[in-house]
Amino acid sequence: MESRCENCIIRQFNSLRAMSKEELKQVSDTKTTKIIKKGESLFAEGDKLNGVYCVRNGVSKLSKLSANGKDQIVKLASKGEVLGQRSVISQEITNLSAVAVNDMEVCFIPKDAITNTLQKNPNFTLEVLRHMAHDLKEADDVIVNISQKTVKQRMAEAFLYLQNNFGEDTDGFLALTLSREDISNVVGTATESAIRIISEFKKKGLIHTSGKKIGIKDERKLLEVVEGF
Amino acid sequence: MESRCENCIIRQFNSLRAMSKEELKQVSDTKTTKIIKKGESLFAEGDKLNGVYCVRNGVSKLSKLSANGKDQIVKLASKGEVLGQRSVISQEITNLSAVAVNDMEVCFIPKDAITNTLQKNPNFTLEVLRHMAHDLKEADDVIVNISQKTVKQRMAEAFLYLQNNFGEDTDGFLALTLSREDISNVVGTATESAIRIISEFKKKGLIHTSGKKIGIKDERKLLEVVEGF
DNA sequence: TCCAAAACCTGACAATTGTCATAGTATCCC
DNA sequence: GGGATACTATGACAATTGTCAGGTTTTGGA
Repeated sequence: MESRCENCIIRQFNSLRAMSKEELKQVSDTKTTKIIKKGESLFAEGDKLNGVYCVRNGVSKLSKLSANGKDQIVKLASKGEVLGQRSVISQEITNLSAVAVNDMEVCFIPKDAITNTLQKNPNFTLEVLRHMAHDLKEADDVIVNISQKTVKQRMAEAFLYLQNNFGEDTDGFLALTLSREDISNVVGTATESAIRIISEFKKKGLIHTSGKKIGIKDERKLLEVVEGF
Repeated sequence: MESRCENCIIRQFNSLRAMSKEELKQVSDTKTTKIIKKGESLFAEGDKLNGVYCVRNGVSKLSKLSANGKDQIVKLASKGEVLGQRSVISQEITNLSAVAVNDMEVCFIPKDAITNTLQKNPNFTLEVLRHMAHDLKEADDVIVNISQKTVKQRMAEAFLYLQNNFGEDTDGFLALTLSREDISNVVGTATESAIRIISEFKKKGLIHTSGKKIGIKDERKLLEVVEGF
């Protein structure tokens, strides 16, 4: 296992690449690597985070519990993403919980190394800022999608999103397999509705399934559904 | 009119307070003050922004057009808020449009003064980052609200939000008067639905109205509606 | 391997919400 | 001041979506 951040390829994908050699060395000296099994949680809503998590492998769902007891998945984070930044930056408890969707390998970086660099290295801070600006833009898009599109449109969009961001396996199924419940929590609908729409899409030849695996069969038609046809 | 940023009180409310005397001076030398009338726009979705807008007076709605032609209002920005930061930071076209809800006075700050400071003054960058972290957290809350609460709950929440953030006038009406359409675009519903719920709330004694003005009559009951009773 | 638990699926129904149509009311501009 | 225009309001209806209730299949652990 690569154990020094200086040599870690993952770093190229996130804001840590803007750190200097010295700073990276400090991070590497204080970080610890953890294995998180599918279903286990990295942190829960309301936790005070003492550092950030850098995802080396696997996928985590970031979700927020609503008053009626349903989770809303706000983001799916995979290789290269850094979790918990916001909480560390604003020094507040976290408003999201992070649970592993499949087995994960993450590095925990204590916050001191991060906050020190934030105060001293404008390049790093700016890099983090750019990432957050991007996240915020995406969040705006999600808001518009959820409020203006039908469940069917959002379901179609979700499948295309999963394809674009996580790819397909060799059998043509989406590489990231989510439970029906997780899918419904991404889309923001009842599990039964999600299942019903999956059945409908299957009947219409837009997708195919095998167990909980889902594959995209007709991307063009799926796009048409997103557009409202 | 206060014309030097160094003396501007508004600055205390936003990230500009982290600028040095020198940097502020540069900002002040390049900025221009504009009057934007109700209904006029600061910028539109897709515009390339050459600077940011600092709100001195009035309120602007930040919205995004959806495929079906409806606007979704993502944020209401008032005194002290800086608009267009995200676009300038990520050097992308803006994903939102900004329209004045009432008469506004804003300062336009060309981006050079901002980007220079971002690269040199970590305190400023960190301050901007903190603001953005906060916005992102709020956006997450909006996502959960929209997807998990009923329109009625969100309407009640919207009124309480308007009360908390913009206050009431001397007659007990919400200080920020929005059209029914704007309200529906904040909540993410059809205008008719919004109007119907306003009528219902009025009938039940939760609010009172006069023309397009709305006042909160029974905050406790309104809160109960939000909670789902 | 087998059993229990969890996940998936479907039907029936009700509640919520959007759409269309229509009418009253306020507002703005000439 | 008056007329056009935008905004507010309400009814009727249909579409969407959630809920409950029941089955079936899959999965994971003893």
